[in-house]
Amino acid sequence: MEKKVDLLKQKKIRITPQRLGILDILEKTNEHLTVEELYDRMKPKFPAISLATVYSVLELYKKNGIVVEIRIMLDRACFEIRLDHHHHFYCKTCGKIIDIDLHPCPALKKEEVEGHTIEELHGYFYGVCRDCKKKDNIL
Amino acid sequence: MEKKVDLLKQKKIRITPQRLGILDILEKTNEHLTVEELYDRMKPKFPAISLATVYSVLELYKKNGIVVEIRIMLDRACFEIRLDHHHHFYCKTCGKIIDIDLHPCPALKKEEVEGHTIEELHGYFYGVCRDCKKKDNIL
DNA sequence: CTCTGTGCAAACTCTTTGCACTACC
DNA sequence: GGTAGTGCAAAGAGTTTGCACAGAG
Repeated sequence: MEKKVDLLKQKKIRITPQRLGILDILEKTNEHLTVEELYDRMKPKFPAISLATVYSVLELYKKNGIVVEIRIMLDRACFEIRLDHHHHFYCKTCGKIIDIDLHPCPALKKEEVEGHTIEELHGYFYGVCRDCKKKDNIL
Repeated sequence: MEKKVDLLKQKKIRITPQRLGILDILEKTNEHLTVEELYDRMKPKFPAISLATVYSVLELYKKNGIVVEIRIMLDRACFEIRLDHHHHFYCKTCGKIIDIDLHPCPALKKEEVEGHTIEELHGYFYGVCRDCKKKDNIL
């Protein structure tokens, strides 16, 4: 927990229990959580927390590069801790979001393309995941 | 115009003036139009058209692979005619959306990654475009 | 003690839906 | 003429905002 406090202090972010709680949930999962999911997971420890707080903390974390907003679902945002850069796959059958590493693609690591400066890149893949393909064959 | 009619017939899509009108606008621009923008551009020829119609036609075209929905702006969709596959750059300074070809990246053309079948891929780049960089230097 | 963060509710925006009327085929 | 598409208005969902109170430094 001390580590999280240090991270926030370093970014000059005021420490609050809610902020630590959200950071904690995001650090301990490898899922990509929607705002609503984060809200639900906060409720046990913070029964009075409001959605607005979750939105506000995520916005703050996004600005400070602590989390990444993923927009692979067309109708809502989800979030993950910013770790090494990777892309995302959305299975249209089960709705799962799966991390995709693309080491074989150096072009995606460039900081410039056709004269434009790239600060951020999201690769969103859509299709049917490994597991669902198996299930389809059985049925 | 005959060409558009044939395209729709081939896809077994019933022809209406509104559908031809939307197709026409999309074919004649190289911009990425939001639903609202399409709606506004339809109004001169179709003063009574409703947003719901624009949404419905775009949904139909999307399902039939005639248009591509671009979700590079976080708060709204925009659309383009489906031509050769490419990616998109969003300039956070001027808000322009710019097409990005990525020939040098064969990995992005694969139909399978880590066992998952890819049906669609969107590469969304965010940063500052060529033109805005120039302007920044002048000011 | 001051200033920022939180919780609550209302507002906002984009998108979807239901229904009667229209118009393709 | 029958079925599918359109226009309209209302509903829905996610997100943002304004404000009073609470709490961190």
